[in-house]
Amino acid sequence: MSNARITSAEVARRAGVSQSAVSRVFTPGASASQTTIDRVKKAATELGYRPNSLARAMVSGKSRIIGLVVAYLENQFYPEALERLSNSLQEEGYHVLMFMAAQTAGDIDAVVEEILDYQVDGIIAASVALSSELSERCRAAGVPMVLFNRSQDVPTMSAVTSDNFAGGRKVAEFLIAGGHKKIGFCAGWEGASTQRDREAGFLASLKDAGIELHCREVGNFKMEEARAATLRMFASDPPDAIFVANDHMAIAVMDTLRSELGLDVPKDVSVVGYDDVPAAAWPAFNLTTVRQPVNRMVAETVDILLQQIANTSTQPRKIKIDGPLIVRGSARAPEGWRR
Amino acid sequence: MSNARITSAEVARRAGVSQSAVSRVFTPGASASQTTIDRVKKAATELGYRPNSLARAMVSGKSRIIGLVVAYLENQFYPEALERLSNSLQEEGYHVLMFMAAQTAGDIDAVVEEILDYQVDGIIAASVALSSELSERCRAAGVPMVLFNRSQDVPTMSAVTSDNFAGGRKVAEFLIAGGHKKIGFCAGWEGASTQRDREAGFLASLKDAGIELHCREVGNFKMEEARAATLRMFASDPPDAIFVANDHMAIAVMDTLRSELGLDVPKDVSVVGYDDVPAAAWPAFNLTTVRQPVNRMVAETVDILLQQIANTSTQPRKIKIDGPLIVRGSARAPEGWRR
DNA sequence: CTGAAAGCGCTAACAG
DNA sequence: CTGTTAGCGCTTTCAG
Repeated sequence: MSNARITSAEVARRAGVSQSAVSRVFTPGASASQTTIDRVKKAATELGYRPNSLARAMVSGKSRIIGLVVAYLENQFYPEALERLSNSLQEEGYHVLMFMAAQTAGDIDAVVEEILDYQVDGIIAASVALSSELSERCRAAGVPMVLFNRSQDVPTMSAVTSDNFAGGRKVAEFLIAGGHKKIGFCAGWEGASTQRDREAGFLASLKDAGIELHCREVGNFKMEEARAATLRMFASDPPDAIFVANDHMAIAVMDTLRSELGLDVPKDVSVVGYDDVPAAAWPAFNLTTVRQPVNRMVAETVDILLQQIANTSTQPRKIKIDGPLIVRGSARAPEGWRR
Repeated sequence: MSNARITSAEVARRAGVSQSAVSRVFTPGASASQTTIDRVKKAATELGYRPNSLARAMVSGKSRIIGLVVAYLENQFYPEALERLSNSLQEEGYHVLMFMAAQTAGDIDAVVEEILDYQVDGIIAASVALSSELSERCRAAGVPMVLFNRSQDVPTMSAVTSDNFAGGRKVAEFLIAGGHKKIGFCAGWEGASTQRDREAGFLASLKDAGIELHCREVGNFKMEEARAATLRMFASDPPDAIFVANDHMAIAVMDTLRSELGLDVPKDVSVVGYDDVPAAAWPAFNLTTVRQPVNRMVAETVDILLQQIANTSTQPRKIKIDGPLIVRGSARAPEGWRR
């Protein structure tokens, strides 16, 4: 029955102090005599009082809410990232208002507007591209934003990614050293900076070695499309190695190779992915891949964001974190390569 | 530079109307003359005005925020559920404040208190157990809560699950019909109602058939522990079939069976899981499992919650949704079983 | 239909 | 250190 929603005023009355005294006791940058603190805390616990975050946000102008925009949760890379992101933010006293976005850019804009309506202190956009008007809108609203696992050529926008170009190079070098001659590439969604950078690095190293790309198909970061891409690649003159733009697709590629094409990985074809999602380590796949260091990426993201919040004039930063090639068994390894 | 944060008052001035007129135009249950509407909307777009959700929440007492507590994102069942949950809520004009919780109950309580501080209109707890004081606290605060994929014997708490008992029965019947004689069970975390109900249904059908459980090990819903459990099961007198309490563990069980024990699934051992996560359908696993109908579970959850929000005196409900056995290739099927 | 006025619960000057 | 006094931006009576 008791729809208890205690206010600071009620606590004040019971503690025999002013309402602002109560506020001070509960405000981090407080200052009150020990006596006051004791009396207020006592009254507060007796009443079950807790400060109203919304009211606090209104007057202080700080909501301690971070808007998080996410899109592809089916890719195992995201659940992990999401969890760490949310945890880190919680540790810093922030909370996450989550928005699922369809990939379509138009939709994202609407979503970000809604986020802004909640007076969020900052925004993290995971794997989504934003229109430049949008980023402008956030800047105008004084809400810092950082891109996670995606970069954009807007100088005002911070972004944290792994070093996708370098990662792409590593894969090419590994495959070449492994003696592969017909190397194919299964691309992700071409609108994604991650896809572009991985491919660019990959091609750069191929070129350095004087090797030409054997074939290329687009999988759009989707399993079903990756399967179709694989089938197309093997319709004629099949490759002896495939670099797949992310693990999510690489798993589909391996499954297709083995179950539908009756091929052995890595005996008939080598497969290398990108991300090092949990499934890559499962014995069924044992996928050689480039690890995206999620924890470091998350740490940087949170760090940049909080810094921008603390000081709006902080320069935006673009961080690329190097990730190691994790050699497992899905690709023929170079002679004497140590695991 | 322009730290633009337009208020309704500014829009009012420009439109030549009162501040409350502006409010009315932007309030769903409004009522204003077409002239006023037009003038206000015009001024608003010119200024880029959007109502402040926090201020609105303060005065109206409705934040349109739903608190969502989640724990195990590594289990593929959750990303999918989370996505749908968030989407459905967004469609209804609500937004999701997300909280990651460690499994430990104590932690959850603290987390829920924080949620309450944000004046959320309701709470969805996915796969977490709550202390009874906690649920009491929510009731006292007038914040409805519904449990997702977990049930609890508190009569005041709504809960949505699949029919885990019936599901457990289906698995037992299928395995028995398939001619298995030594049937084992790999349990999840024993504190979970899902684990208990699945096992109870499973054992009930085994008993009905006069078959005794061959072996039982606990995997706690974790892959590594499921692997260890599998090893223990096969240390001596191995089973010819294993029902694993969820797909997440079943995948580890299959991997262990094949890679470490050199066994063939389903020739040497049949494996059946529960959930029908995306990976269950991947050719590498091709796992026979009981599907949890996520979309229907989500729909019910949102439905119940919104109903409780609309009318606090609505009776709490416990919903069990029946899920089909999805027969794939990881278990020897009964003669003449049609796929 | 519309404006004026009263708060929602809290923090932040401002005097004492 | 403490109480008083203003609001934060908005919805909602309440008169007109």
